[in-house]
Amino acid sequence: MATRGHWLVKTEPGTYSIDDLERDGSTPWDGVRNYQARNFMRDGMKPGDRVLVYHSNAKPMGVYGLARVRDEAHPDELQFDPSSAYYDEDSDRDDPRWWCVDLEHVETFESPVSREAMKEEPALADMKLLERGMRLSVMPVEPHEFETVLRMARG
DNA sequence: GCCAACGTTGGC
DNA sequence: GCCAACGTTGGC
Repeated sequence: MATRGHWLVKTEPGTYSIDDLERDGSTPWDGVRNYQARNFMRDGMKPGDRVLVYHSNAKPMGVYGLARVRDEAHPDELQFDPSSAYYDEDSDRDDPRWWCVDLEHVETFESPVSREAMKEEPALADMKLLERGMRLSVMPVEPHEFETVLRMARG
């Protein structure tokens, strides 16, 4: 049995928040238009993998909850929708450029684990999310970092 | 509001 | 193929 992956996704709560995910139950994590992030979703994420949900441009910034990967990656439908901001006229139905997974809500934390608190936590000193200039919106998380964030969320 | 860090685009 | 210009992300 392969070890499950651990991930983090960023979202701007004004666009789509953990509360939206809780309301929806699950959602395609679409609109991601970065090849590295796409590759993590398409090639890295497996059903059952757990995902930290991070709010950027929020007060406070931080991890607000937990989700789970529901399926293997599938083509992001928005790339075929001319009315979408994520429409990609160069993408071909037979060879789609953009892929996403569906994420399922697991838990909304009672109080978020703030970026500030994470930066003060020695166990998270090497966490990619906290690196300066890190813009990637889908990234792997080390298992011990993942568990540290969960422990912080649960006090 | 500012700006550093990147990714993408397009001229050459 | 190089690289300058531009646009976006996202922390501060």
